[in-house]
Amino acid sequence: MADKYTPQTIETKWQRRWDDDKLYRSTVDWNKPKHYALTMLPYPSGDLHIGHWFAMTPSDARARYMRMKGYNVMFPMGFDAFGLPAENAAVQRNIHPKTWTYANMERMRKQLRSMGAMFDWEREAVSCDPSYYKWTEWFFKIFYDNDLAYRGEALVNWSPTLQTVLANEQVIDGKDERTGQPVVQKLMTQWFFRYRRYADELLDFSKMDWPEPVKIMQENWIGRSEGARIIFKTEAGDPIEVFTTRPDTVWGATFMVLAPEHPLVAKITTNAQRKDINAYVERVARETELERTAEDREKTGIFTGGYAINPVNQARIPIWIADYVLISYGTGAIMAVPSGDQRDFEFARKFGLEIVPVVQPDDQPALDGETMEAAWDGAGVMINSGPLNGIRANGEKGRKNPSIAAAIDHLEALSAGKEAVNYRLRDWLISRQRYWGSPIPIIHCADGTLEAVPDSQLPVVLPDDVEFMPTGRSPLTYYEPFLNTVDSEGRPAKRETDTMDTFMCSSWYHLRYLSPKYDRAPFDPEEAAYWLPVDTYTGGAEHATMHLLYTRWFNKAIRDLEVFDNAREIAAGHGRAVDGLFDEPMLQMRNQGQILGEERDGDVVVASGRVDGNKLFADYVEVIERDQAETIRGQKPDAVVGQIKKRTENLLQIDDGGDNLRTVEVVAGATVVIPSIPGENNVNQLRQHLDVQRMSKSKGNVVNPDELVAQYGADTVRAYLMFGFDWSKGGPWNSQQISGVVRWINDIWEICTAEPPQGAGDPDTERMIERRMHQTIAKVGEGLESFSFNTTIAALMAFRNDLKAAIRDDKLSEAAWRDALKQMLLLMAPIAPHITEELWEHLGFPYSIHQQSWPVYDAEKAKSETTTLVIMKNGKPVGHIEVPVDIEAEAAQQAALASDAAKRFLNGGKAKKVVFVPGRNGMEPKVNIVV
RNA sequence: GCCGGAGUGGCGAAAUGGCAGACGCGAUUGACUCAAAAUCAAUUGUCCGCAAGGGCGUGUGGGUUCGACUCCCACCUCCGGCACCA
Repeated sequence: MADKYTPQTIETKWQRRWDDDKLYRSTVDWNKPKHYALTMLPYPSGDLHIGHWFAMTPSDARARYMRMKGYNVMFPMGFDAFGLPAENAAVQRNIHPKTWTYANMERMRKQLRSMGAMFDWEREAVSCDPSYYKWTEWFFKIFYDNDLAYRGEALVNWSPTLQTVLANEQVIDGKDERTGQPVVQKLMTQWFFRYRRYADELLDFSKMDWPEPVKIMQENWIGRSEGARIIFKTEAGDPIEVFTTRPDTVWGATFMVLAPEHPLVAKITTNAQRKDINAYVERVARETELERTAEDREKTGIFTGGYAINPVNQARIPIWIADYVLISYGTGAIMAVPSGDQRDFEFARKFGLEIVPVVQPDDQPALDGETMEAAWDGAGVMINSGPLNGIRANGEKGRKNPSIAAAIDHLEALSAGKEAVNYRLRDWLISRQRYWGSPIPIIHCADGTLEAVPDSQLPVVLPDDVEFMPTGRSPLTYYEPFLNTVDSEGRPAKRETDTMDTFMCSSWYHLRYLSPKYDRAPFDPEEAAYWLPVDTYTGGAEHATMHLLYTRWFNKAIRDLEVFDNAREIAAGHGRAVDGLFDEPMLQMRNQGQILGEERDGDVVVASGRVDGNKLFADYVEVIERDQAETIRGQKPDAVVGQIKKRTENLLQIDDGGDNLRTVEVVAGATVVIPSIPGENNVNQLRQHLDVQRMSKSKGNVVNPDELVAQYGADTVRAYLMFGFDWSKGGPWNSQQISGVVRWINDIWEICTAEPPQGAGDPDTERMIERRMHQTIAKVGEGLESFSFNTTIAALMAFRNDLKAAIRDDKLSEAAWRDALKQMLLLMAPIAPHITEELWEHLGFPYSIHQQSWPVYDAEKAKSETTTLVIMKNGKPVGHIEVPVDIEAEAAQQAALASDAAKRFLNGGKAKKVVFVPGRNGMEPKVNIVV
């Protein structure tokens, strides 16, 4: 008997060997077809969790498979290292974001190595490294120089208490999560990219093999609509532009609604209405966009006192403001046609505004604005619409609808409007009022003009020696050495203190991987010419409309700025077809689901200390039994007692039984008592409540892959993640079900390390094993290609079962045994890279298994001679008979009708119909007898 | 609310419109053992039946089809996203 299976020693041994031999170093080789496999890079939150393994190891298995199929495969890894959590650590634990981030990356690199993935670490890219963000800044500059970057106004979450901008995540129920103080929406001048300029090209998915839902979501996100822009005028003559998809209904526009933030609101508002208007504007500033646009909500609004003139019929119509009109969509103003739009209808009914029907639906009594019960946006004939009367509204969009075409022509003749396309998509707001992000290389000169930092001075480096204020305000705004600079003339000037959205960094990381140390351009064109575009991209579907759309925009923008031109020329020189080669960054995209954990209650605690406003600064926190909460609450009225619903660093949100959660900040040096955890306790050991827990960086994670690897080995963890879930779906973690995979891996070890069989072998069994072998080759290959990892492993397990039985019964010769093991190890190599390498060596095959070719499927060998014919009665199986595989319809039908099963239910009677279904793709043939 | 997705045994799941539950977990029985674990052998959707056999079954209700987990319509529940978490 050979050695016991000890994954811990085997795995580190081979990882070191592969490293030493640079087995996964991917270099340009024009003699081989390339495959760029990419999986979304992690945020360095501190610890790799099982979700990272779930995302990365199946992708690795597939990349390894492609390699064995003969491709030159590049599979890089890096870190998306800028972002909010690092600043939270700085504010709450007084650790510099850089220190925190780099320490986390160091730990995560080790953990990533334990996966045994084929990452090429020489290609590692780290977005917070100056050598990386130099080029992020450079990209900003070329956008700026080419009118793709501009300054505009946008709403931010503003905490008047902290005088700081907050992330959406930091706002809970309209309040700042740290202080519990209200947050308002405030307009601020910020940087944008012209995202919308590419809206139409982004709607073209023809060059991409992406999941249908992702494409649909992107299409809806972009939200292209055809219609017209129409200019209304106030009585004072100020123009109010609106966009509408139904310009034909303009005769029914009986009032206008402006977004409360619309610049004309102050001017239009009459003195009598001013007080109400101001109060309403203030109220709306506290609402989120989601709340404002929820269609099930009771409409609210206020009359400004002002009137506009309808350009087609000169009607004097009141101007209102309402929260359901957003300043960020369209023009921030609408013409309200209550007879044709349900939201406008509800608004008009609620506030007693006039309703004029303009489209008369067919076969219905004449509409009356006084009595109609809902808006009509369907087909019909135009009425009450001057020159449009009698024209058909056919329900189509844009000019395909005669009434819309007529309306556009009429408006254009009047110079009151123009045909137009509108997008729901907004330009990309890239400004963040934060420290830990890529600086924006812009200088504000004393005279108010802007200058880009010269290329020679890039990157603008984030200063290290800054202090973080507890407000969370970016130190860049008050750190003088950074702030003060000079312009190109040497005059004193100020640096831009906004940094860039981290989506900017992650929009081009796949390019930095090409040549992370290259310093003459963002990437080496020689590498790009060979490797681009990404062939297979894997990641979560939660990125469907943001990251995945930003990265497409980025790619198209830099393509048009000639960033790929050198690479294109080199590629053409090597005979690659370069037409449209750089139009899309990722050709194939597949989503994996998320690994969830079981629902878990948070600790119930008693927290006491100093109360400040709604917030408790606790210097003492003790975990108590759930049933004690009520009693202790009575005894200690000043303390906060309840379950921890959320914890971010040292900030707790506690459910104390009241209507709102209580915020508790555990001060530095506080005493934390957790009876179930011996020794001294700290705030990080407090457990928060987790609803069918989603494992993400912002939450504590119960499943630690390191422990699993220590217990079972990386190969088993990899295989379990591939076997136990539908990869596209994910699901809750289950620690029990891993044992099936443990048994499988152990079986493989025992089969391969056993003494070879001595017998002569049984030809029938050997033929059966050969057949199953080839069926398995087909299934494993198909499974890996289609990301059906669970069926891949199921096929390998089934083969193991056959093989075990044949060995047990001593039906295999040594040659047949050896061939079966060889093929099986090759098929398993992408999934379990370490054990297969070890057993490959043990069986005397040459190093490395990962440099071997994929077994070749032979359809003839996979075929069997007979098959089961399924006999069905009205579509339900009632019996089986053995028939030759290639049986024809006639013979099958006769055999079926003659079978015992058919005789039983036919009773000598006649079948109404007999349907033959030939056996395809390994499925049995069927005969359906209809009676 | 809007957009997208998912609902199948006790559990994870499988199934180009063609035998629903492959492959596993768990459970039950047996073998080995003083015993347990491990391992091996067998059973395992559910109901009726001694059995042969039959009825019912893929969230709910309808429809298309010789045949529906799969396609269509309506609904329910859960998950992801909604532009400053990444």
